Amino acid sequence: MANSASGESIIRRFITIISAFDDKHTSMSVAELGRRTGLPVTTTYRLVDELLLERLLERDPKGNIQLGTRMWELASRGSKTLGLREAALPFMEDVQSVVQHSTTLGVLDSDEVLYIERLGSTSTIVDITKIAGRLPVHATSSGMVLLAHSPSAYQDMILSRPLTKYTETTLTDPAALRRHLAEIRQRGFAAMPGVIVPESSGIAVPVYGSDSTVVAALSVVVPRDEENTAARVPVLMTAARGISRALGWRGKLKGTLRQSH
Amino acid sequence: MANSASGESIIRRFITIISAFDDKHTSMSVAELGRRTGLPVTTTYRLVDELLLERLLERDPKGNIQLGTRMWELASRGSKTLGLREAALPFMEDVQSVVQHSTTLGVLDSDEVLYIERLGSTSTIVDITKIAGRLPVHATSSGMVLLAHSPSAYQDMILSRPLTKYTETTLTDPAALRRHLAEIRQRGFAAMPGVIVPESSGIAVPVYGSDSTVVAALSVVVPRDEENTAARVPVLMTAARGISRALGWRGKLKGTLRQSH
DNA sequence: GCATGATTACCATTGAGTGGGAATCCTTCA
DNA sequence: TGAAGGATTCCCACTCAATGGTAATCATGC
Repeated sequence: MANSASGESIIRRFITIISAFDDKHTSMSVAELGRRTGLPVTTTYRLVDELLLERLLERDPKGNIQLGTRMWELASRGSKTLGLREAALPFMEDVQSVVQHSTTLGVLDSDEVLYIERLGSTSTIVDITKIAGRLPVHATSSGMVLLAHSPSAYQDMILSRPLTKYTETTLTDPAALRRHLAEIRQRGFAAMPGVIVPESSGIAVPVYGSDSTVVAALSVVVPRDEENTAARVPVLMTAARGISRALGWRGKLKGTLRQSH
Repeated sequence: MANSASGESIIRRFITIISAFDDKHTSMSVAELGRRTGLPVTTTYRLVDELLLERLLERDPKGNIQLGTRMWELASRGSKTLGLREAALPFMEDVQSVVQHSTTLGVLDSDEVLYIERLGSTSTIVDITKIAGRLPVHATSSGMVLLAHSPSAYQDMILSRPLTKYTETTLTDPAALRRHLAEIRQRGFAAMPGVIVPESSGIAVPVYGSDSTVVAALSVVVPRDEENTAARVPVLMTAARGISRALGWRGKLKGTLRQSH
Protein backbone atom coordinates (compact mmCIF):
# COMPACT_ATOMS: atom_id res chain seq x y z
CA MET A 1 0.00 0.00 0.00
CA ALA A 2 2.81 2.40 -0.54
CA ASN A 3 4.45 4.02 -3.44
CA SER A 4 6.53 6.20 -1.19
CA ALA A 5 10.11 5.71 -0.11
CA SER A 6 8.97 5.59 3.49
CA GLY A 7 6.46 2.86 2.74
CA GLU A 8 3.39 4.90 3.61
CA SER A 9 0.16 4.71 1.65
CA ILE A 10 -1.77 7.78 0.61
CA ILE A 11 -4.42 7.09 3.22
CA ARG A 12 -1.71 6.90 5.85
CA ARG A 13 -0.29 10.21 4.70
CA PHE A 14 -3.71 11.76 4.56
CA ILE A 15 -4.16 10.84 8.21
CA THR A 16 -0.73 12.21 9.03
CA ILE A 17 -1.77 15.48 7.45
CA ILE A 18 -5.10 15.94 9.17
CA SER A 19 -3.57 14.77 12.44
CA ALA A 20 -1.20 17.71 12.25
CA PHE A 21 -4.15 19.98 13.00
CA ASP A 22 -5.48 20.21 16.53
CA ASP A 23 -6.99 22.82 18.80
CA LYS A 24 -3.61 24.52 19.21
CA HIS A 25 -2.74 24.35 15.52
CA THR A 26 -5.81 25.15 13.48
CA SER A 27 -3.97 26.67 10.55
CA MET A 28 -0.43 26.71 9.16
CA SER A 29 1.55 27.16 5.97
CA VAL A 30 2.14 24.21 3.69
CA ALA A 31 5.84 24.31 4.46
CA GLU A 32 5.16 24.16 8.17
CA LEU A 33 2.78 21.28 7.63
CA GLY A 34 5.54 19.53 5.76
CA ARG A 35 7.88 20.01 8.68
CA ARG A 36 5.32 18.87 11.24
CA THR A 37 4.44 15.76 9.29
CA GLY A 38 7.94 14.97 8.12
CA LEU A 39 6.71 14.47 4.56
CA PRO A 40 8.94 15.43 1.62
CA VAL A 41 8.25 19.01 0.54
CA THR A 42 7.08 18.30 -2.96
CA THR A 43 4.86 15.52 -1.78
CA THR A 44 3.29 17.77 0.82
CA TYR A 45 2.44 20.41 -1.76
CA ARG A 46 1.02 17.88 -4.16
CA LEU A 47 -1.13 16.24 -1.52
CA VAL A 48 -2.33 19.52 -0.05
CA ASP A 49 -3.26 20.72 -3.52
CA GLU A 50 -5.50 17.76 -4.04
CA LEU A 51 -7.05 18.05 -0.59
CA LEU A 52 -7.75 21.73 -1.23
CA LEU A 53 -9.39 20.77 -4.49
CA GLU A 54 -11.62 18.30 -2.68
CA ARG A 55 -12.25 20.88 0.05
CA LEU A 56 -11.06 18.63 2.84
CA LEU A 57 -8.59 21.42 3.47
CA GLU A 58 -9.22 25.14 3.06
CA ARG A 59 -7.15 28.30 2.84
CA ASP A 60 -7.81 30.97 5.43
CA PRO A 61 -7.66 34.69 4.52
CA LYS A 62 -3.92 34.78 5.22
CA GLY A 63 -3.32 31.91 2.81
CA ASN A 64 -2.60 29.37 5.50
CA ILE A 65 -4.34 26.05 5.30
CA GLN A 66 -6.79 24.60 7.79
CA LEU A 67 -9.21 21.71 8.00
CA GLY A 68 -12.13 22.23 5.68
CA THR A 69 -15.69 22.51 6.83
CA ARG A 70 -16.43 19.71 4.40
CA MET A 71 -14.15 17.45 6.38
CA TRP A 72 -16.15 18.11 9.54
CA GLU A 73 -19.39 17.67 7.67
CA LEU A 74 -18.54 14.32 6.14
CA ALA A 75 -17.13 12.96 9.36
CA SER A 76 -20.08 14.16 11.43
CA ARG A 77 -22.97 13.41 9.11
CA GLY A 78 -22.83 9.65 9.25
CA SER A 79 -21.15 9.19 12.61
CA LYS A 80 -22.72 7.53 15.57
CA THR A 81 -21.02 10.14 17.72
CA LEU A 82 -23.46 12.73 16.44
CA GLY A 83 -26.46 10.64 17.43
CA LEU A 84 -25.05 10.00 20.86
CA ARG A 85 -24.31 13.66 21.35
CA GLU A 86 -27.76 14.76 20.23
CA ALA A 87 -29.46 12.30 22.53
CA ALA A 88 -27.31 13.40 25.43
CA LEU A 89 -27.25 17.16 25.08
CA PRO A 90 -30.66 18.04 26.61
CA PHE A 91 -29.95 15.88 29.65
CA MET A 92 -26.46 17.26 29.96
CA GLU A 93 -27.95 20.75 30.06
CA ASP A 94 -30.14 19.67 32.96
CA VAL A 95 -27.14 18.33 34.83
CA GLN A 96 -25.14 21.41 34.07
CA SER A 97 -27.89 23.71 35.32
CA VAL A 98 -27.85 21.91 38.67
CA VAL A 99 -24.18 21.15 39.14
CA GLN A 100 -22.83 24.34 37.54
CA HIS A 101 -19.25 23.24 37.09
CA SER A 102 -18.56 21.10 34.06
CA THR A 103 -20.41 18.18 32.51
CA THR A 104 -18.84 15.80 30.00
CA LEU A 105 -19.78 12.84 27.87
CA GLY A 106 -17.03 10.35 27.05
CA VAL A 107 -16.61 7.13 25.11
CA LEU A 108 -13.87 4.53 25.01
CA ASP A 109 -11.76 4.72 21.88
CA SER A 110 -8.69 2.61 21.44
CA ASP A 111 -7.04 2.73 24.87
CA GLU A 112 -8.28 6.10 26.06
CA VAL A 113 -11.38 8.09 26.91
CA LEU A 114 -12.49 10.34 24.10
CA TYR A 115 -14.72 13.22 25.14
CA ILE A 116 -17.44 13.91 22.63
CA GLU A 117 -19.28 16.66 24.45
CA ARG A 118 -18.62 19.09 27.24
CA LEU A 119 -20.68 21.82 28.88
CA GLY A 120 -19.49 24.46 31.31
CA SER A 121 -16.97 27.22 31.01
CA THR A 122 -13.31 26.43 31.35
CA SER A 123 -12.85 29.17 33.90
CA THR A 124 -15.05 28.02 36.77
CA ILE A 125 -13.06 24.92 37.55
CA VAL A 126 -9.84 23.08 36.82
CA ASP A 127 -10.91 20.59 34.20
CA ILE A 128 -8.64 19.57 31.39
CA THR A 129 -11.22 17.74 29.30
CA LYS A 130 -11.86 19.10 25.82
CA ILE A 131 -14.31 18.11 23.15
CA ALA A 132 -12.52 15.66 20.84
CA GLY A 133 -9.79 15.45 23.47
CA ARG A 134 -8.45 12.32 25.11
CA LEU A 135 -7.49 11.29 28.63
CA PRO A 136 -6.23 8.00 30.05
CA VAL A 137 -8.76 5.48 31.25
CA HIS A 138 -7.34 4.77 34.70
CA ALA A 139 -7.12 8.39 35.76
CA THR A 140 -10.62 9.59 34.92
CA SER A 141 -13.99 8.79 36.45
CA SER A 142 -15.45 8.38 32.95
CA GLY A 143 -12.68 6.02 32.00
CA MET A 144 -13.14 3.86 35.06
CA VAL A 145 -16.89 3.60 34.56
CA LEU A 146 -16.37 2.57 30.96
CA LEU A 147 -13.61 0.15 31.89
CA ALA A 148 -15.76 -1.37 34.63
CA HIS A 149 -18.29 -2.39 32.01
CA SER A 150 -15.82 -3.58 29.37
CA PRO A 151 -14.89 -7.13 28.38
CA SER A 152 -12.25 -8.54 30.70
CA ALA A 153 -9.81 -8.92 27.82
CA TYR A 154 -9.95 -5.18 27.35
CA GLN A 155 -9.51 -4.58 31.06
CA ASP A 156 -6.47 -6.84 31.08
CA MET A 157 -5.03 -4.95 28.14
CA ILE A 158 -5.43 -1.60 29.88
CA LEU A 159 -4.27 -2.72 33.29
CA SER A 160 -1.25 -4.62 32.05
CA ARG A 161 0.49 -1.58 30.65
CA PRO A 162 2.42 1.02 32.61
CA LEU A 163 0.00 3.54 34.14
CA THR A 164 0.93 7.15 34.78
CA LYS A 165 0.60 8.42 38.34
CA TYR A 166 -0.63 12.00 37.91
CA THR A 167 -1.21 12.87 41.55
CA GLU A 168 -0.94 11.36 45.01
CA THR A 169 -4.35 9.76 44.68
CA THR A 170 -3.97 8.24 41.21
CA LEU A 171 -4.25 4.49 41.49
CA THR A 172 -1.73 2.66 39.32
CA ASP A 173 -1.65 -0.74 40.94
CA PRO A 174 -3.64 -3.20 38.78
CA ALA A 175 -5.00 -5.10 41.78
CA ALA A 176 -6.18 -1.93 43.48
CA LEU A 177 -7.73 -0.74 40.23
CA ARG A 178 -9.56 -4.03 39.81
CA ARG A 179 -11.02 -3.70 43.29
CA HIS A 180 -12.09 -0.20 42.39
CA LEU A 181 -13.72 -1.43 39.17
CA ALA A 182 -15.72 -4.00 41.13
CA GLU A 183 -16.84 -1.28 43.49
CA ILE A 184 -17.90 0.91 40.57
CA ARG A 185 -19.94 -1.90 39.06
CA GLN A 186 -21.62 -2.53 42.38
CA ARG A 187 -22.39 1.09 43.26
CA GLY A 188 -23.18 2.14 39.74
CA PHE A 189 -20.93 5.18 39.70
CA ALA A 190 -17.30 6.23 39.96
CA ALA A 191 -16.10 9.04 42.23
CA MET A 192 -12.48 9.95 41.84
CA PRO A 193 -11.01 12.83 43.81
CA GLY A 194 -7.93 14.53 42.42
CA VAL A 195 -6.61 11.67 40.33
CA ILE A 196 -5.55 13.79 37.41
CA VAL A 197 -5.40 17.30 38.85
CA PRO A 198 -5.39 17.65 42.62
CA GLU A 199 -7.98 20.43 42.70
CA SER A 200 -10.86 18.57 41.08
CA SER A 201 -12.99 15.51 41.56
CA GLY A 202 -14.72 13.56 38.84
CA ILE A 203 -17.96 11.65 39.23
CA ALA A 204 -19.24 9.45 36.42
CA VAL A 205 -22.10 7.08 35.64
CA PRO A 206 -22.69 4.71 32.71
CA VAL A 207 -24.98 5.40 29.73
CA TYR A 208 -26.57 2.37 28.05
CA GLY A 209 -27.33 1.81 24.38
CA SER A 210 -30.27 -0.04 22.87
CA ASP A 211 -28.46 -3.36 23.23
CA SER A 212 -27.98 -2.71 26.97
CA THR A 213 -24.23 -2.38 26.71
CA VAL A 214 -22.51 0.66 28.16
CA VAL A 215 -21.82 3.06 25.31
CA ALA A 216 -20.71 6.20 27.11
CA ALA A 217 -20.00 7.76 30.47
CA LEU A 218 -21.68 10.89 31.77
CA SER A 219 -19.62 12.80 34.27
CA VAL A 220 -19.27 16.02 36.19
CA VAL A 221 -16.10 17.62 37.45
CA VAL A 222 -16.43 19.55 40.71
CA PRO A 223 -13.96 21.24 43.05
CA ARG A 224 -12.32 18.60 45.18
CA ASP A 225 -13.10 20.36 48.44
CA GLU A 226 -16.82 20.32 47.80
CA GLU A 227 -18.51 18.80 50.85
CA ASN A 228 -20.81 16.15 49.57
CA THR A 229 -19.79 14.85 46.18
CA ALA A 230 -22.01 11.80 46.53
CA ALA A 231 -25.01 14.12 46.48
CA ARG A 232 -24.27 14.66 42.77
CA VAL A 233 -24.81 11.03 41.94
CA PRO A 234 -28.64 10.95 41.75
CA VAL A 235 -28.64 13.88 39.35
CA LEU A 236 -26.19 12.10 37.11
CA MET A 237 -28.08 8.81 37.37
CA THR A 238 -31.34 10.39 36.36
CA ALA A 239 -29.78 12.13 33.39
CA ALA A 240 -27.94 9.00 32.31
CA ARG A 241 -31.19 7.03 32.39
CA GLY A 242 -32.80 9.69 30.25
CA ILE A 243 -30.00 9.53 27.71
CA SER A 244 -30.06 5.74 27.69
CA ARG A 245 -33.78 5.73 27.06
CA ALA A 246 -33.36 8.25 24.25
CA LEU A 247 -30.87 5.83 22.72
CA GLY A 248 -33.44 3.07 22.73
CA TRP A 249 -32.43 1.36 25.95
CA ARG A 250 -35.35 -0.42 27.59
CA GLY A 251 -34.20 -0.44 31.19
CA LYS A 252 -33.20 -3.37 33.26
CA LEU A 253 -35.22 -1.94 36.09
CA LYS A 254 -33.99 -3.87 39.08
CA GLY A 255 -30.35 -3.15 38.51
CA THR A 256 -30.88 0.49 38.03
CA LEU A 257 -33.31 0.94 40.84
CA ARG A 258 -30.95 -0.76 43.24
CA GLN A 259 -28.23 1.59 42.17
CA SER A 260 -30.21 4.77 42.44
CA HIS A 261 -29.67 5.15 46.18
CA MET B 1 -4.17 11.70 -9.92
CA ALA B 2 -5.73 8.43 -10.83
CA ASN B 3 -4.61 4.91 -11.33
CA SER B 4 -8.15 3.75 -11.75
CA ALA B 5 -10.00 3.07 -14.95
CA SER B 6 -12.52 5.72 -14.01
CA GLY B 7 -9.80 8.29 -13.48
CA GLU B 8 -10.40 8.81 -9.78
CA SER B 9 -7.63 9.31 -7.27
CA ILE B 10 -7.52 7.53 -3.94
CA ILE B 11 -8.48 10.69 -2.12
CA ARG B 12 -11.46 11.06 -4.42
CA ARG B 13 -12.51 7.50 -3.72
CA PHE B 14 -11.97 7.95 -0.04
CA ILE B 15 -14.41 10.85 -0.14
CA THR B 16 -16.84 8.79 -2.17
CA ILE B 17 -16.71 6.16 0.51
CA ILE B 18 -17.24 8.37 3.54
CA SER B 19 -19.90 10.30 1.65
CA ALA B 20 -21.88 7.10 1.37
CA PHE B 21 -22.58 7.34 5.09
CA ASP B 22 -25.15 9.80 6.34
CA ASP B 23 -27.73 10.03 9.08
CA LYS B 24 -29.97 7.53 7.29
CA HIS B 25 -27.15 5.15 6.43
CA THR B 26 -24.82 4.87 9.40
CA SER B 27 -23.73 1.30 8.71
CA MET B 28 -23.76 -1.15 5.82
CA SER B 29 -21.98 -4.17 4.43
CA VAL B 30 -18.94 -3.75 2.24
CA ALA B 31 -20.83 -5.09 -0.75
CA GLU B 32 -23.60 -2.59 -0.23
CA LEU B 33 -21.04 0.19 0.08
CA GLY B 34 -19.60 -0.96 -3.21
CA ARG B 35 -23.00 -0.71 -4.82
CA ARG B 36 -23.75 2.68 -3.32
CA THR B 37 -20.42 4.13 -4.40
CA GLY B 38 -20.25 2.38 -7.75
CA LEU B 39 -16.69 1.30 -7.06
CA PRO B 40 -15.46 -2.07 -8.38
CA VAL B 41 -15.99 -4.79 -5.77
CA THR B 42 -12.38 -5.76 -5.28
CA THR B 43 -11.35 -2.15 -5.01
CA THR B 44 -14.00 -1.48 -2.40
CA TYR B 45 -12.80 -4.36 -0.25
CA ARG B 46 -9.19 -3.35 -0.55
CA LEU B 47 -9.89 0.26 0.34
CA VAL B 48 -12.23 -0.59 3.19
CA ASP B 49 -9.62 -2.94 4.62
CA GLU B 50 -7.08 -0.20 4.78
CA LEU B 51 -9.54 2.29 6.26
CA LEU B 52 -10.51 -0.24 8.93
CA LEU B 53 -6.83 -0.68 9.70
CA GLU B 54 -6.45 3.06 10.16
CA ARG B 55 -9.67 3.13 12.15
CA LEU B 56 -11.32 5.71 9.92
CA LEU B 57 -13.95 3.01 9.49
CA GLU B 58 -15.12 0.54 12.12
CA ARG B 59 -17.08 -2.70 12.21
CA ASP B 60 -20.22 -2.73 14.29
CA PRO B 61 -21.24 -5.85 16.28
CA LYS B 62 -23.08 -7.25 13.25
CA GLY B 63 -19.99 -6.96 11.10
CA ASN B 64 -21.25 -4.03 9.10
CA ILE B 65 -18.98 -1.07 8.64
CA GLN B 66 -19.56 2.46 9.83
CA LEU B 67 -17.61 5.67 10.19
CA GLY B 68 -14.97 5.35 12.87
CA THR B 69 -14.89 7.47 15.97
CA ARG B 70 -11.34 8.34 14.97
CA MET B 71 -12.68 9.94 11.83
CA TRP B 72 -14.92 12.22 13.88
CA GLU B 73 -12.10 12.97 16.28
CA LEU B 74 -9.57 13.97 13.66
CA ALA B 75 -12.07 16.06 11.75
CA SER B 76 -13.34 17.81 14.88
CA ARG B 77 -10.14 18.33 16.80
CA GLY B 78 -8.56 20.89 14.53
CA SER B 79 -11.64 22.35 12.93
CA LYS B 80 -12.81 25.91 13.29
CA THR B 81 -16.36 24.57 13.40
CA LEU B 82 -15.71 23.24 16.87
CA GLY B 83 -14.57 26.62 18.15
CA LEU B 84 -17.56 28.35 16.64
CA ARG B 85 -19.90 25.80 18.12
CA GLU B 86 -18.37 26.04 21.57
CA ALA B 87 -18.56 29.81 21.57
CA ALA B 88 -22.17 29.71 20.44
CA LEU B 89 -23.66 26.94 22.51
CA PRO B 90 -24.23 28.80 25.81
CA PHE B 91 -25.95 31.67 24.01
CA MET B 92 -27.99 29.26 21.94
CA GLU B 93 -29.21 27.66 25.13
CA ASP B 94 -30.38 31.07 26.32
CA VAL B 95 -32.27 31.64 23.11
CA GLN B 96 -33.73 28.18 23.21
CA SER B 97 -34.94 28.63 26.78
CA VAL B 98 -36.87 31.72 25.73
CA VAL B 99 -38.09 30.79 22.27
CA GLN B 100 -38.70 27.10 22.99
CA HIS B 101 -38.98 25.90 19.42
CA SER B 102 -35.71 25.30 17.63
CA THR B 103 -32.47 27.25 17.49
CA THR B 104 -29.80 26.71 14.84
CA LEU B 105 -26.37 27.94 13.92
CA GLY B 106 -25.42 27.86 10.26
CA VAL B 107 -22.48 28.76 8.07
CA LEU B 108 -22.07 29.18 4.35
CA ASP B 109 -20.28 26.30 2.71
CA SER B 110 -19.91 26.04 -1.01
CA ASP B 111 -23.34 27.12 -2.30
CA GLU B 112 -25.48 26.09 0.64
CA VAL B 113 -26.09 26.68 4.32
CA LEU B 114 -24.46 24.07 6.52
CA TYR B 115 -25.94 23.77 9.98
CA ILE B 116 -23.32 23.14 12.61
CA GLU B 117 -25.49 23.18 15.69
CA ARG B 118 -29.14 22.82 16.52
CA LEU B 119 -31.10 22.86 19.77
CA GLY B 120 -34.70 21.90 20.31
CA SER B 121 -36.59 18.69 19.79
CA THR B 122 -37.71 17.72 16.34
CA SER B 123 -41.23 17.11 17.55
CA THR B 124 -42.31 20.55 18.70
CA ILE B 125 -42.14 22.15 15.29
CA VAL B 126 -41.71 21.45 11.61
CA ASP B 127 -38.05 22.15 11.08
CA ILE B 128 -36.02 20.17 8.62
CA THR B 129 -32.60 21.43 9.69
CA LYS B 130 -30.17 18.83 10.97
CA ILE B 131 -26.72 19.14 12.42
CA ALA B 132 -24.26 18.64 9.56
CA GLY B 133 -27.21 19.00 7.21
CA ARG B 134 -27.53 21.42 4.33
CA LEU B 135 -30.26 23.66 2.94
CA PRO B 136 -30.31 26.11 0.04
CA VAL B 137 -29.30 29.69 0.68
CA HIS B 138 -32.27 31.47 -0.89
CA ALA B 139 -34.90 29.49 1.01
CA THR B 140 -33.64 29.87 4.57
CA SER B 141 -33.42 32.84 6.88
CA SER B 142 -29.88 31.82 7.84
CA GLY B 143 -28.89 31.57 4.22
CA MET B 144 -30.26 34.98 3.36
CA VAL B 145 -28.52 36.64 6.29
CA LEU B 146 -25.23 35.06 5.27
CA LEU B 147 -25.77 35.94 1.64
CA ALA B 148 -26.62 39.53 2.54
CA HIS B 149 -23.16 39.91 4.04
CA SER B 150 -21.25 38.04 1.33
CA PRO B 151 -19.08 39.46 -1.45
CA SER B 152 -21.17 40.50 -4.43
CA ALA B 153 -19.41 37.97 -6.64
CA TYR B 154 -20.72 35.24 -4.40
CA GLN B 155 -24.21 36.75 -4.42
CA ASP B 156 -24.16 36.85 -8.21
CA MET B 157 -23.09 33.23 -8.32
CA ILE B 158 -25.95 32.14 -6.09
CA LEU B 159 -28.61 34.30 -7.69
CA SER B 160 -27.69 33.45 -11.25
CA ARG B 161 -28.50 29.78 -10.93
CA PRO B 162 -31.96 28.22 -11.04
CA LEU B 163 -33.61 28.53 -7.62
CA THR B 164 -36.11 26.02 -6.33
CA LYS B 165 -39.54 27.33 -5.34
CA TYR B 166 -40.46 25.25 -2.28
CA THR B 167 -43.67 27.00 -1.30
CA GLU B 168 -45.90 29.85 -2.38
CA THR B 169 -43.79 32.35 -0.49
CA THR B 170 -40.34 31.23 -1.67
CA LEU B 171 -38.72 34.05 -3.59
CA THR B 172 -36.90 32.88 -6.70
CA ASP B 173 -36.66 36.06 -8.70
CA PRO B 174 -33.09 37.42 -8.48
CA ALA B 175 -34.23 41.04 -8.43
CA ALA B 176 -36.73 40.44 -5.65
CA LEU B 177 -34.10 38.50 -3.71
CA ARG B 178 -31.63 41.35 -4.06
CA ARG B 179 -34.19 43.79 -2.67
CA HIS B 180 -34.74 41.43 0.19
CA LEU B 181 -30.99 41.20 0.82
CA ALA B 182 -30.76 44.97 1.02
CA GLU B 183 -33.60 45.00 3.47
CA ILE B 184 -31.88 42.35 5.60
CA ARG B 185 -28.67 44.34 5.68
CA GLN B 186 -30.58 47.46 6.69
CA ARG B 187 -32.74 45.88 9.37
CA GLY B 188 -30.07 43.53 10.64
CA PHE B 189 -32.17 40.40 10.51
CA ALA B 190 -34.05 38.13 8.13
CA ALA B 191 -37.61 36.96 8.74
CA MET B 192 -38.91 34.42 6.28
CA PRO B 193 -42.36 32.92 6.74
CA GLY B 194 -42.97 29.52 5.18
CA VAL B 195 -40.36 29.66 2.45
CA ILE B 196 -39.28 26.08 2.78
CA VAL B 197 -42.15 24.44 4.66
CA PRO B 198 -45.43 26.34 4.85
CA GLU B 199 -45.94 25.72 8.57
CA SER B 200 -42.82 27.40 9.89
CA SER B 201 -41.08 30.75 9.90
CA GLY B 202 -37.37 31.32 10.20
CA ILE B 203 -35.77 34.36 11.77
CA ALA B 204 -32.01 34.85 11.57
CA VAL B 205 -29.34 37.35 12.56
CA PRO B 206 -25.62 37.57 11.70
CA VAL B 207 -22.76 36.48 13.98
CA TYR B 208 -19.45 38.33 13.57
CA GLY B 209 -15.92 36.98 13.86
CA SER B 210 -12.86 38.76 15.22
CA ASP B 211 -12.21 40.35 11.83
CA SER B 212 -15.73 41.81 11.82
CA THR B 213 -16.88 39.67 8.93
CA VAL B 214 -20.05 37.63 9.24
CA VAL B 215 -19.05 34.07 10.04
CA ALA B 216 -22.35 32.44 10.92
CA ALA B 217 -26.08 32.97 11.22
CA LEU B 218 -28.05 32.37 14.38
CA SER B 219 -31.66 31.53 13.79
CA VAL B 220 -34.87 30.30 15.31
CA VAL B 221 -37.69 28.44 13.63
CA VAL B 222 -41.16 29.15 15.01
CA PRO B 223 -44.69 28.19 13.94
CA ARG B 224 -45.75 30.41 11.11
CA ASP B 225 -49.01 31.42 12.73
CA GLU B 226 -47.26 32.84 15.77
CA GLU B 227 -48.52 36.37 16.30
CA ASN B 228 -45.46 38.52 16.66
CA THR B 229 -42.39 36.97 15.08
CA ALA B 230 -40.53 40.28 15.18
CA ALA B 231 -40.58 40.08 18.96
CA ARG B 232 -38.03 37.28 18.66
CA VAL B 233 -35.47 39.52 17.04
CA PRO B 234 -34.03 41.27 20.14
CA VAL B 235 -33.42 37.92 21.81
CA LEU B 236 -31.53 36.69 18.78
CA MET B 237 -29.62 39.96 18.45
CA THR B 238 -28.47 39.85 22.04
CA ALA B 239 -27.33 36.24 21.75
CA ALA B 240 -25.58 36.89 18.45
CA ARG B 241 -23.69 39.80 20.01
CA GLY B 242 -22.63 37.52 22.83
CA ILE B 243 -21.37 34.87 20.44
CA SER B 244 -19.59 37.48 18.34
CA ARG B 245 -17.86 38.87 21.38
CA ALA B 246 -16.84 35.37 22.47
CA LEU B 247 -15.27 34.97 19.03
CA GLY B 248 -13.15 38.06 19.58
CA TRP B 249 -15.34 40.57 17.80
CA ARG B 250 -14.97 44.07 19.18
CA GLY B 251 -18.31 45.56 18.23
CA LYS B 252 -19.07 48.30 15.78
CA LEU B 253 -21.50 49.79 18.21
CA LYS B 254 -23.55 52.17 16.10
CA GLY B 255 -24.48 49.64 13.51
CA THR B 256 -25.60 47.12 15.98
CA LEU B 257 -27.43 49.52 18.24
CA ARG B 258 -29.36 50.92 15.35
CA GLN B 259 -30.37 47.43 14.38
CA SER B 260 -31.55 46.35 17.76
CA HIS B 261 -35.04 47.76 17.36
C1' DG C 1 -29.76 -29.26 -0.55
C1' DC C 2 -29.57 -25.37 -3.42
C1' DA C 3 -29.75 -20.79 -4.66
C1' DT C 4 -28.31 -15.99 -3.73
C1' DG C 5 -25.21 -12.96 -2.17
C1' DA C 6 -21.15 -11.58 0.51
C1' DT C 7 -16.34 -12.10 1.02
C1' DT C 8 -11.67 -13.59 0.00
C1' DA C 9 -7.86 -15.08 -3.18
C1' DC C 10 -5.19 -14.65 -7.27
C1' DC C 11 -2.52 -12.05 -10.63
C1' DA C 12 -0.99 -9.61 -14.93
C1' DT C 13 -0.88 -4.78 -16.14
C1' DT C 14 0.36 0.22 -15.87
C1' DG C 15 0.23 5.05 -14.87
C1' DA C 16 -0.28 7.67 -10.42
C1' DG C 17 2.52 8.84 -7.13
C1' DT C 18 7.10 9.93 -5.97
C1' DG C 19 10.81 13.11 -4.45
C1' DG C 20 15.26 15.26 -5.58
C1' DG C 21 16.82 19.40 -7.53
C1' DA C 22 16.43 23.98 -9.31
C1' DA C 23 13.96 28.05 -10.47
C1' DT C 24 10.77 31.75 -8.67
C1' DC C 25 8.36 34.42 -5.60
C1' DC C 26 7.70 36.69 -1.18
C1' DT C 27 9.04 38.86 3.17
C1' DT C 28 12.03 40.94 6.24
C1' DC C 29 15.74 43.38 7.80
C1' DA C 30 19.92 46.10 7.35
C1' DT D 1 18.01 49.35 -2.42
C1' DG D 2 19.72 44.90 -1.97
C1' DA D 3 20.68 40.63 0.00
C1' DA D 4 19.34 36.69 2.71
C1' DG D 5 16.00 33.16 4.16
C1' DG D 6 12.06 30.98 3.48
C1' DA D 7 7.91 29.55 0.99
C1' DT D 8 6.16 27.94 -3.22
C1' DT D 9 6.11 26.22 -7.87
C1' DC D 10 8.18 23.74 -11.79
C1' DC D 11 10.37 19.84 -13.93
C1' DC D 12 10.98 14.98 -14.81
C1' DA D 13 12.59 10.11 -14.93
C1' DC D 14 11.59 6.03 -12.22
C1' DT D 15 8.79 2.27 -10.26
C1' DC D 16 5.81 -0.29 -7.48
C1' DA D 17 1.07 0.49 -5.45
C1' DA D 18 -3.11 0.29 -7.01
C1' DT D 19 -6.17 -1.71 -10.12
C1' DG D 20 -10.07 -4.74 -11.33
C1' DG D 21 -11.35 -8.80 -13.84
C1' DT D 22 -12.16 -13.76 -12.86
C1' DA D 23 -12.94 -17.48 -9.84
C1' DA D 24 -13.04 -19.86 -5.58
C1' DT D 25 -14.92 -19.91 -0.93
C1' DC D 26 -17.93 -18.78 2.66
C1' DA D 27 -22.53 -17.51 4.84
C1' DT D 28 -27.54 -17.41 5.03
C1' DG D 29 -32.13 -18.41 4.19
C1' DC D 30 -35.84 -21.06 1.96
